Amino acid sequence: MSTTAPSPPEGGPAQSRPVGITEVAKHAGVSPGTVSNVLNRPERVAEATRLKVEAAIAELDYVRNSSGSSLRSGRSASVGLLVLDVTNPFFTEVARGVEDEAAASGLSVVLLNSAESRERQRGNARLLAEQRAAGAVVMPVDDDLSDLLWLSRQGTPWVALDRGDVAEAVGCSVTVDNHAGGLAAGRHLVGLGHERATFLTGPFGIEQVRRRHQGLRDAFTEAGLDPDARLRLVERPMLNAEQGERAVDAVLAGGPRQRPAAVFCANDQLALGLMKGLGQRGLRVPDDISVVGYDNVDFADLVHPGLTTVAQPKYELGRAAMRLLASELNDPGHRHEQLRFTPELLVRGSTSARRT
Amino acid sequence: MSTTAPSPPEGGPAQSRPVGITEVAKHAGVSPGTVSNVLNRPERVAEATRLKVEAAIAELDYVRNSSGSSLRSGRSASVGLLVLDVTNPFFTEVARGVEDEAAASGLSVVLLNSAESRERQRGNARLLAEQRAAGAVVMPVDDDLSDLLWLSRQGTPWVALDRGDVAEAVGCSVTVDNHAGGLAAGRHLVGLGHERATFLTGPFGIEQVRRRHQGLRDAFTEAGLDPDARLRLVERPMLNAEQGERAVDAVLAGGPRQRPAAVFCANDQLALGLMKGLGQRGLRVPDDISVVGYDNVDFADLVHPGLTTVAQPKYELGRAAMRLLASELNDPGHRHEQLRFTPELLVRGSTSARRT
DNA sequence: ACACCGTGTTGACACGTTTCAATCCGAGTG
DNA sequence: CACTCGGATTGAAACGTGTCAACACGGTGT
Repeated sequence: MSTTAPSPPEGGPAQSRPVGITEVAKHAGVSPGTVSNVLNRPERVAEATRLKVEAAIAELDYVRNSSGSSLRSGRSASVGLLVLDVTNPFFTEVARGVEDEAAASGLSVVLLNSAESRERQRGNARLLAEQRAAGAVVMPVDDDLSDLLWLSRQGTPWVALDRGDVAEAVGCSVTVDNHAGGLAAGRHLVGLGHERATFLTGPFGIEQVRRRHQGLRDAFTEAGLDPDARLRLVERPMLNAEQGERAVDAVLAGGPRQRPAAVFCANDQLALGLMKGLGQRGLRVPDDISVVGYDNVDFADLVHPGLTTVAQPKYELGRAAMRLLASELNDPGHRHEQLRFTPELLVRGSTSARRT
Repeated sequence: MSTTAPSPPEGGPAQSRPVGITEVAKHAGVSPGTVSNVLNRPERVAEATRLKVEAAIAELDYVRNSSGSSLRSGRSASVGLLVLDVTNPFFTEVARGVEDEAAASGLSVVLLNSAESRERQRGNARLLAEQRAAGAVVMPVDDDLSDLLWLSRQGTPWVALDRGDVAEAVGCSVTVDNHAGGLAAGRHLVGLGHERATFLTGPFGIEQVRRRHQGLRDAFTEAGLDPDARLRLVERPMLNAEQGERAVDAVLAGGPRQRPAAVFCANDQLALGLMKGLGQRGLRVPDDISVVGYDNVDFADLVHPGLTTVAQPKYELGRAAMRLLASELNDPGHRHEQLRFTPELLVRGSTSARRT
């Protein structure tokens, strides 16, 4: 890394002072109020004057000052997107959905990262309140919603993403049916003849993974297999690839005879890490062990074999959340709504029938 | 996907009207100006009064209104982050760096997605101007900087990320030496005994990939190998995995005898897609073909074999850019600076010596 | 006693916009 | 022609903050 420091003379002359609505009004021979109307309710102003004003705007190169307008109106035109972890590819797809839908409503998106920390979540809530944000799409960091409820009281409504269970009583929410996902994965494995399996998970405190686990259990029960006897649980402190790789010992514990024939992972990253670890041990997927993931991240079908996984409609999740928020902001007769998507099992190469 | 619509009565009573600085002042028995000083320049106010004011703030649950302050001061406390594609994992790491550093300077980050479209870039620039953003970190969509220069003239400075070449004369920039990356990859391949190779790339209009290509060529030249005779170029319309997979025919064109022994991809996604395609053709990496990627996305070491790739310090890139911006905003004696990072080759399993 | 100093504090004003009651105007009606 | 009506426009009053010249005050040196 190196540095050079030639600083050419400033390019353009710094514009003396940005022109405001009043100046435009003067230039067009109308009152400031009319200019405001042209900007916000063009239908209420006569065509002729509208054209005059628009000409003046173009000529003076006027650009609206949103601070002024939010100050006066009490609300800004931006919404917060509070994510758990910017890095996670799951969230980036969601962000794209939120972004697109917000743009369609003329709102801009402020990205805030909780980094899985309640402290940061609190700080970000405060920030949104200070900005008088119109609303927010939030993935709550845990079950303690006090900071977010405070945000609501400050007049900034939010819709919960992926945590509908905990936020149902509060406002809108968008969730994916985690139990159904686990159930689908479990039925798939049972259908392939696997009679015992391991659930590889991150922190069990996370509600989503508990539901996926329950789904898996129910699939076994429904097939007449006792989940307590047939299922094993391996818990790791985080839901990432490194932890998946490190989990390989725990998964294989008990020697070859005890080795599970199938592993359902709470997360694609865990699954991919695990597959890497298995490969290093000389075990083959799916011949020796079947692996199922969750999320369908972009890379899930780039590994060999492709990862069988439970796909979530990430982009649609983001869109739906933002749409709900927009409705809450614009529609006076809005009623809170709980939207629930159903995930879909994608069968690829990482699962196969039990060897006979 | 299903919907339920039970809307419980509103949780908390909507606070009548947010309390302002004047109300705090009244409550503390001081003037509004003093409250403002407590908030912004605490050192200029006597300890006793400061405590009084802070008590009033706490008691009234006052939360600052940033619209008011930006209006008055002419600048807001948020910076834009204009990325090419929110989905790309490269950018998300950068975003994390920008976020962290911005938080340290008390700035909040507005995420805007150009989606590789000049139109959207223009719209986003306009948005930033309207918000009187303090500054921005920008990955320009192409060589036409007119919209961004307009933004500068509006008083919003920006630092260029990954496009220093084109923005050098304009302001600060942070880049990675793409030529050095291509050179390192090329030397690695030559060192393994490969005497011919293919460069698999996205749109050649992108400056970064041209430099990587040139680096590769120079590595061959430097080894006494004529690049024109030894290198082949396969160009695809986008830099993603799907295109990599589809490129496999073009890469293998000419039959087994013409098949390249090594492929250098402009991008990890291309590389991973290509590896998938090669696998489907029954070709083995690295035994039949060596593959090198670029970026070192998180998944690069989860495939089998691990992808040899040129790593960029993504997080640091973001931090550096934001740090430069912060300096430009705070330091009156700021001089524009061009920061250049050097990438690093990570050798994993996808490359091996030429079969003898 | 007086001028002088520095530290704290004050008040009023300006920032750019939206809103809303009031006003204006021209066309239609009796 | 007088009158009404409705659409188009106006003008002034906020919104909450930062700034800055002015001021109060207790202490110091002459």
